[in-house]
Amino acid sequence: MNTTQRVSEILTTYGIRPSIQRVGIYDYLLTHRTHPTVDEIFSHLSPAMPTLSRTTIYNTLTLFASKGAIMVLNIEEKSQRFDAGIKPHAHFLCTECDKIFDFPQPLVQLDEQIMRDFEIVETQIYYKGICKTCKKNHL
Amino acid sequence: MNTTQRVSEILTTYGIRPSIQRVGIYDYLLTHRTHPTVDEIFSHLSPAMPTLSRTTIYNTLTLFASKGAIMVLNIEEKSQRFDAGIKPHAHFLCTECDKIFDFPQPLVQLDEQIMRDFEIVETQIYYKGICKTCKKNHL
DNA sequence: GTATCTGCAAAACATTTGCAATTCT
DNA sequence: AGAATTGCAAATGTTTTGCAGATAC
Repeated sequence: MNTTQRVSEILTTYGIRPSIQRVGIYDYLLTHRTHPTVDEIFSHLSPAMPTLSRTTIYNTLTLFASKGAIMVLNIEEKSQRFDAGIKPHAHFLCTECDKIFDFPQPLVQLDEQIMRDFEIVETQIYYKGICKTCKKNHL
Repeated sequence: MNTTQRVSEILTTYGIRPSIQRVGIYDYLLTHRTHPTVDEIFSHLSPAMPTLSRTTIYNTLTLFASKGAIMVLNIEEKSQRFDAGIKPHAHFLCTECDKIFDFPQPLVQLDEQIMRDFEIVETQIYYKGICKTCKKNHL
């Protein structure tokens, strides 16, 4: 089974019809786990799909998110980032080199009363600081 | 001691010179714990300070954040929100009414090795879901 | 009097919207 | 054909920038 077929099946699982663009975008997210911005996705896919537009990428990502196929990250002020997540994980943003790292999702225990009052759909944990490499370069 | 003096002292503690605008903005953040956007701050302070500009609010908030006097929230996609935080706390965004609630900061325990490799300056925890009031209105 | 701070106007971006053309079934 | 999807061009909204005038030390 080739890549396109495999990605198509995943999208179908989420109730998303697999168009060429959707498969391309989802495949990109799966193979480039760099939490790309819309622009990065556009720049990488554009050469192979010359007619692809930013609008379609926005449409597609909004659709993916609404179906739960991807996670939208707001760790960075300027623009949203996207993650075709397997299992939930936390994110670390290095304020020096702007790279985003995946961290294991720590267990967070909420108050019983809050759990009763609020229906929690999603939990995002963002760390900010200096990454290993940038720490070294400071020395 | 009046409010202006008290706020001025706090700003001085952070190494920020207390101008009229800065004191006004910081005081607003302290007394309105609504995680306001730049626009909300502007709308509320503008009548009392007619010459105040959005640019100054941006400048000021950037300065505050760099000195650690406030926290920048990116829980909402559209615009940044600000918090003159006393102690660290988590945030809950109701996707129904768009209100933001303060939650107690749960203890998150990170892997020893990660703690050694990364210098973590800030931890933000965002919950999204349906708040108490909106849950009731669904029934 | 020099450095800092403010604020206008314009620019820069990211994202959304309206709509016509295209594609799929 | 009819519904869903794509993508151009224009609009919107937030944040940034350049710079001149005002303020503080």
